[in-house]
Amino acid sequence: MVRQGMKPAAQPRAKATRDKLVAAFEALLRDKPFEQISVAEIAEKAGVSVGAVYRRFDNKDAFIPVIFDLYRERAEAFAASPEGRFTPGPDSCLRRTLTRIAEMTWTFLDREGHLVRAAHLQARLRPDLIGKEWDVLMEAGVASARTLVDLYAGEIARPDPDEAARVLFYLQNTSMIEYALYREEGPGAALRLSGNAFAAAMADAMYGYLTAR
Amino acid sequence: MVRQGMKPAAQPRAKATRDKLVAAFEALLRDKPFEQISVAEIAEKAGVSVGAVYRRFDNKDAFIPVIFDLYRERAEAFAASPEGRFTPGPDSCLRRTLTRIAEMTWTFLDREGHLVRAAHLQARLRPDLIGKEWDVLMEAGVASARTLVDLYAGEIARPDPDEAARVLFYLQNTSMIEYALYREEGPGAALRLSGNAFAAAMADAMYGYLTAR
Amino acid sequence: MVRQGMKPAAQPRAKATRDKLVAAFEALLRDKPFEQISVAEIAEKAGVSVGAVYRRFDNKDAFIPVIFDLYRERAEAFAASPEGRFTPGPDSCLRRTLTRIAEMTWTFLDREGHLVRAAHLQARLRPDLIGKEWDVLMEAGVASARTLVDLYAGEIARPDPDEAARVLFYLQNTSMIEYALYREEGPGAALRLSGNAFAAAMADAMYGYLTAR
Amino acid sequence: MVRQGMKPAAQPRAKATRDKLVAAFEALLRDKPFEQISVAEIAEKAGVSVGAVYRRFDNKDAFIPVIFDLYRERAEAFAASPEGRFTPGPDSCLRRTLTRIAEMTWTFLDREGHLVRAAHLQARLRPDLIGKEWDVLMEAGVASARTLVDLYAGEIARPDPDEAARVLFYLQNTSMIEYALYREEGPGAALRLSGNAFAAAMADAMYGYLTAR
DNA sequence: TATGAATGAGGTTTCATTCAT
DNA sequence: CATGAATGAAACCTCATTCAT
Repeated sequence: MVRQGMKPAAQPRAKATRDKLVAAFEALLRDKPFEQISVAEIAEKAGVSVGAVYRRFDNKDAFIPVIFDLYRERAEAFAASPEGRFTPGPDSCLRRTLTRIAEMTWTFLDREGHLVRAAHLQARLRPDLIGKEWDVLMEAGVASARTLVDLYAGEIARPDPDEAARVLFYLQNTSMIEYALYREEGPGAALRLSGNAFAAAMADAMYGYLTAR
Repeated sequence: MVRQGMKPAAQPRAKATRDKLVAAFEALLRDKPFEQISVAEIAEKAGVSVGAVYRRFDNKDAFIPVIFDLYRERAEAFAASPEGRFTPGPDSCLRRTLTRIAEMTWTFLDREGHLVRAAHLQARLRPDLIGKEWDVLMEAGVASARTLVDLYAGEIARPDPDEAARVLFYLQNTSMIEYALYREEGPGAALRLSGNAFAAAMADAMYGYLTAR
Repeated sequence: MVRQGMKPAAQPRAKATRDKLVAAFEALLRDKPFEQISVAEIAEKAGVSVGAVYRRFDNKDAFIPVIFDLYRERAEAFAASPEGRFTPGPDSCLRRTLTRIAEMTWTFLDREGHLVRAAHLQARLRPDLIGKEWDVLMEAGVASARTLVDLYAGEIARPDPDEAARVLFYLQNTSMIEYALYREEGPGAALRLSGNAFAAAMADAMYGYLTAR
Repeated sequence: MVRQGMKPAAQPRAKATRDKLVAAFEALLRDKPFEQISVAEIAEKAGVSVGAVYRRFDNKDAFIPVIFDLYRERAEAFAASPEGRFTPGPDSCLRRTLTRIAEMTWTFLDREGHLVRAAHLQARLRPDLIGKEWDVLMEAGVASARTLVDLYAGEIARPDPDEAARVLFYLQNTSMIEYALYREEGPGAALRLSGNAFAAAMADAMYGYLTAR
């Protein structure tokens, strides 16, 4: 499937160029936000000419969907990896599972934070260009939250399990993203918790939410 | 007191110009992020010349502290207003109070969201320029959270009340800011909760955190 | 006498302001060239308002004659001082006197170089504004050179004593100014002579010129 | 070799643009000093866009080395030309040779004075940007002065031939530059000598310096 | 009259995008 | 096709000068 603003890259060479550009773009995203990355910089890092960039992408904005594509790709890969697999043992309980999930989220953010950061930033700076990107991205997460909600349905007091799963996923993610990515630069500076301690607090809050009567 | 990058405005006319500039700047912030606002635009909206801007502010970046100043100012004004006053009645309980606070936060964000948004965005885009802005801003909030923690100490299970107050304030704020400001453009799009419903969910989560054993 | 671009300063207060401005201007000239000095800077250093500057001077260019006025004033004062007086003893000879003069020139440049530098620079950068400034300035110098030429007429081989005096004064001054003021920054960096050694070389050259047959 | 602030111009088109810019820059230098030339002006005169200027030069200051490059280039070309070749005949003597050299210098200054003027002015106005430019520029001149000193060693009384060569080159150059370039605008206005007459006076002075005992 | 705030033209620089080679 | 040079609009900032108070 060809995304908005990207051009078909049928030939192997075209594909190779595209891959180099995406890799260069992602590398730059680790250093600075999208607005501070110039097209010339991407080209240079990819080892191709500026013209070649415009042969693969309509314009600079066409790189924004790339952020979301990579985000999705990594999220899926993580979910499929041992680190990201969520397999409660026979003696597990809701609280322990929530803690485990919070820790997993933390691990993912540690690794792919640059994509998450860029995705959030673009959603704020260029909302017009985002469209339904988030919907797809959240689907899988919400689904797995729903699995959890169903699994521990006995312990959970929320009347609407779908809503519960959505809220669970949303609250946990936004808080942890904020803390994992912007601890130093944002209001999180007032907190001095380690990743694990924060994950534990998070799990408590989520447990409270799910079991509140 | 004169902030970094701002120049003293002793004379009434200078003060008037400064006020016009700040008002114009804030108005523009409602429409678009800082990076998309040009100095010429601020000047035009304020009805002064470009040169006049530079007589009051060292450079464009000197407007960033203004965001935090306004944020603080509005937060204080809100806290002092009837809407923002937090006065638990004799029969109040922790859960009810948490709900009330979540609703207040929502109201504030609805009104002054542009400042909160700008503050967060700048913290992400130009962390070097922010410094201790957040510390001051969070002080009051954390203090009032601490009041609450002390008030309901009997119901609360957290061992360290200071940490509890900080986490309470932080989690509540970041989640609600995210939802209030970026519901449409961010991952919040997957949720379809009203402000009140979200505030209620928030209160449950916070209650869970505070009372978790 | 009121110079071009300067305004009459009859009242004592006006005179005082003018003096403060001139002093501030000269002080700044020691640090940087005219083009890099702003009107606001002069005003500030003088402790008066920008408006006050424009009450005393038509515009920034009206400060240029001030350079020449000060130059003249200092040159006259120096010539009248013991250091600058040129009184050959009974057993003096042309060569010794030339050396003495070269050393005197060096001393003057060491002290009032900022004015000489500014005068030369302005003559190069804004020749239109200079007019007859140099004529007056050189008159005294040429006259004293003429005294010398007449005094040692026996040793001197030049047919036209007036021309000899002019060339003597001109060559000596331009070379020494260049060396005294711009040794480091200009082609003089290739030389490594002390002021005295340079003065001696200068005297030899001048002696050669005057006695050449 | 690519100089500080200049960018490589490998391709023919890039080279052509660079050449057009340099030519335009030099043409403008004939009219006015560096500080009064705007980048837009250079671009317009070269028939290219402003952006093209910045693709070839880091910033406006990167044009300063161009002045020195052209200076050197012209000096070398002149030295290699019949006009600039210095070949004393069998019956030549020191004095005649000095006169010949003074006249050559005059011819060069008449032709390339704009570069010499710009070089000197920049050395005065922006000494920080000049660095070792003069060293290279003077090397050749001093070397040829040294040839002369060695050639007429018998007539010359100076103990240190290297120093003699340096002083010779320096004095002659500074004085003649001053007179050739600023006769009208500087203290030279008091003299009314033709180029040849001035060159002759110069030769006498230099002869005096070299033969002084 | 003195102050210093305001003006606005002019300068430098950046960079997404186009296009000649 | 790929390259990278060229374009040009738009941004920031300065400062001599004017003018309201």
